[in-house]
Formats: sequence, structure tokens, C-alpha cells
Amino acid sequence: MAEAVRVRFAPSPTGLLHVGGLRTALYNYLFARRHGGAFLLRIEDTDRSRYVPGAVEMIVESLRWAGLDYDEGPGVGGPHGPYFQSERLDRYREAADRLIASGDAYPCFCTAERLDAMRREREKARQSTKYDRRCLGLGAAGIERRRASGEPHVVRMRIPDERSVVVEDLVRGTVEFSTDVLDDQVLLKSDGFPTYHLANVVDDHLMEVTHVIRGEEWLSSTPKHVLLYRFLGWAPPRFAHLPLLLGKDRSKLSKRQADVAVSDYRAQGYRPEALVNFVALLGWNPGYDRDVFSMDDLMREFSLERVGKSGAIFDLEKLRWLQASYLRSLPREVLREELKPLLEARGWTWPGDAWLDRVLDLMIERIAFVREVPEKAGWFFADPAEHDAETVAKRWKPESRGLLSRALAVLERSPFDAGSLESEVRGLAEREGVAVSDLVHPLRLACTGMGAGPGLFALMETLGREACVRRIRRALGTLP
RNA sequence: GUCCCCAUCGUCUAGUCCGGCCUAGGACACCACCCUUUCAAGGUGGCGACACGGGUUCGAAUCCCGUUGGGGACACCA
Repeated sequence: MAEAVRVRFAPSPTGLLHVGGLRTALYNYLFARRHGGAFLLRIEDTDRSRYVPGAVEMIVESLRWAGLDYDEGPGVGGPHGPYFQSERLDRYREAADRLIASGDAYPCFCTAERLDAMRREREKARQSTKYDRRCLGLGAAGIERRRASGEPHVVRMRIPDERSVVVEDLVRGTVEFSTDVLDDQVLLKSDGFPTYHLANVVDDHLMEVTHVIRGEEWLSSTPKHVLLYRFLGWAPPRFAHLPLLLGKDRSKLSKRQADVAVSDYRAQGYRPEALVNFVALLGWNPGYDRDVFSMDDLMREFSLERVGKSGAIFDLEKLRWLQASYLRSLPREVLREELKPLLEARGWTWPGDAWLDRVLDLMIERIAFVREVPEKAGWFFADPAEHDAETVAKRWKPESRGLLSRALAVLERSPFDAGSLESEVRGLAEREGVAVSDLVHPLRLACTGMGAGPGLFALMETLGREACVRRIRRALGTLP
């Protein structure tokens, strides 16, 4: 119990970081931080055929963006390196040799073709498709001869007969497997690279990992790992298998069902705090009614005991809500600086920072992403190209034209602050004997081209007299 | 097919370990109302679930068994 907690996130560099991977990494990270332990990143690049150049950098970048800094791993080093499995081949080879020597593993010369044929046949006969152990009986001399002749081979673990293997899982409790459903797993491939199972066990031991926190898809291969620890004479780590993240159709979340890459969400403008908060709540809860958590809060509160067992659908609605609320909590300067390049990209200019802050103040309650300012309120920056047809149909009445031209006359002389504008317009409405809204709606339509948006008087003040007068004149000219 | 896991509102979930405090709580979404020049934001309220069947018990969302449903794993991929 006094041992220091060490956990790891161990992705394979086959593509972008997946939101499911982000959650796994997050739980590992939070668990480490909560217990004052270490969080390591290890790259499981043992399948050279699936290796994607640049994937490591993309994964690291996504983790960094999300605020998950690791204590040991690529780029930061550490006492248990290297942190790329492809650079640790000698360790796996050594472990495999030990297993062969103890009789817990054996070389296998069967070709992929033979294995295929065997599995097909067995499947037809409705038998288990486990390896038939043809190479288990090979004598030492035979093995040596075939090895010497350069015949390719793998190393398989020898699953003991008729035993049960118990996995004590921190989230699932005791799970029991019978060894006769376990296959003689390949540990070392013919190219000399280890499979996941061997590499994972060897590295977790060598890196002194105390808790293996990973997705539920690994639960069924855990008995093999437990056996490997036993064969090697090592104390196994504690296991915690997290419920899966599901797509809308309730199957394991994958591409095609939604955007799954962390970078997709980043590109759409989601805040890392929102994504992290959202994903943290998919499978974990604090035990009391609260759903907004900063990373610090999570570090303080997280515990594996409160991780659930059932899969959670990755449904974006709550993420959008979190996103909007995080956006509103951001300082104006941050929003402003993010907004500038978006405006520049459209060729729009503005009077200065203070003015931009006013725009932001008027828009902040109405957006979830900074990019929605130019998308929904471009009229702050450029005269509207047209007037929204639906609004025209709904708000532009026969008497609107006359009302608007009289309003124009008033506005040309009125002081242009929101308070004065409001009392002028209200005064006019009273003199005309109409409702304030009969003036407000046409004015909004003229000034913004739209039927919805920030309060009219504040918006007009921000726009300024010149722009408002120009737009009202233009509306008078184009509207029926 | 075999093995393993899971099962409370549409979604995320509390409650399940240690049965009564649960006429099942919260959040998102949705609906209504309030605020209001619009749209939001905010406030108030509403809609809405213990998969099913058997037990055990004075009493079961909670324990047991079964059924059904869903998911995962069964590669020289991780």
C-alpha cells in the first residue's frame, strides 16, 4: 500500500488520439495525480505494418492540448526508458527465452496458411479454433535444426490445462476464466517483434506499473496476462477495466458514428476543459449532484471506486452545453484574441479592442464557439447583403416603411448611446400610437438583416450612427 | 458458435456493496411559464426510468435464480 502509484497510457501509433483513448488517458492521469503517483506514456509500436508516421506526435499533441502532461515518456524521458516498444526488443526476447526454458512457451513453425486452413476446418466442424499445438511436441533437436536453417517461427505461450485463472478487477470485481477457453497465444512474432500481450506484461513490470487502467476490450485477454506474470515470477499489477464508450447504435464507438478524434473536436472549436469534463463524466461520477469539474477538481475527486460498469453512449448534447458554459467563463481577452484571426480571414476590420469587447459582450450569451461570432453576427463588421426573408415576411408590415422613415429622422439627431436611443424610440412609438415592437423589429431588420440577436439599442450604439443610418436608408430602398 | 461483461428517465447518471430514509434524486435535451423589442442567457415548473419472470423477506431498484436484450473478446492488431 505504501508503494508509489505508477500508471501508464499505452497507445499504438496507428492514427489520431480517439476520444475513448482520451478518457482512458484521463482516468490514468487523474488516478496518478490523486495519489501523488506517476503517469507515463508508452508507445506500443510493435506492429510495423500499422505504424502511421507522425501518429506519435499527433497523440502527444492531443494529450498536451487536453492538459494531460506525463511524467515519463517520449520527449520527457525517465528512468525506465526507452518508452517506445520498438526500442525494447531485447527485453521481450529475453522474457520469451525464459518462458521457453521454463516450458511455459514454445517455438511454433506453423505457417499462416496452415493456421488458416486449420481454423477453417475446425470452424466447419464447429470446434474451437484454438491452435492445435502441432509444434508443441517438437523435440529440442528438431527445433534447433529448423531454427538453424532459418525457418521462420513464432513463440507461443503454453496455456496450462484445466485450470481457472482469476482476475481481480478494481471495477468489475472477481472475474474467473477457465484455461481451456484460452488459446496458445503468440508472444513473439516471426519478425522478432512481440505481440501486445508479451510486450505489455514485460513493460508494465519493468516500468513498475502498479495499476493497469484500460478499456474493457482487454478484459478477456487479462487471464493470459495474469498467467504471464505468474510464469515470469512477477507480481501482477492491479487491473481496472473501464466501460466502453459507445456510439449511437450502442456498439463500440468508432469512426463513422461520430467524430472520434480529439483533434476533430479541437478543430471545431471545443475547449479542452469542456471535452475533458464531458469525457470524465462518461463512466465516472462524483457521487453527488454536480457536473462541472475543472481538471483540478477532477484530480481531487477522482476514484476508481466510482467508475461504473456499463458502457456509455458518446452523446454530444451535454458536451455542447458544457462548451457554451466554459466559453462564457473565459476572460474577454482570450476570446478577443481568438476572434481576431477569424475576422481577418474574412477581410473584416474593426475600430479597436474595446469595440471588439463590446461585440463579444453582446454575443457571448448567444454562442457556444468563438467562430459563431462571424457566423451569426457578421453584420457587426459589414453591412448585411440581404434581409432575412422569413423575418421580412413576419415583421415587415405595410406601415413599417412609414414608421422606419420617421424613426430614421429621429435617429439622425438623437444622441447615439443605448439609453438615449431607447427613450427616443419609445417616445416615437408613443407619438405614433404603436407598440414599441412595431418600431424595434423593422429597425433590427434594417440594421442587421436578421430577426434575432442582441438587444437592439445596445447593438445600434455599437454599430454607430453612421452605419445605422446607412443601413436604414438602404432598407427603405430595397424593402417593399 | 464459445467465453466474459453489462442492464434505472431519450442521453449521462445517483441510489445497489450494508434491503425499509425511493410516492426513485440530479444534469443534458425537450415542453410550458416568468423575464423581455427578438434570439439567447437566467429563473420556475413539467414530461420522463428500476428490461421481464420467478424466488428470499414483514418489506426488493437494491439479495438469489432464470429469461430476454445489449456489448466485448476469441489474429504473427493493439
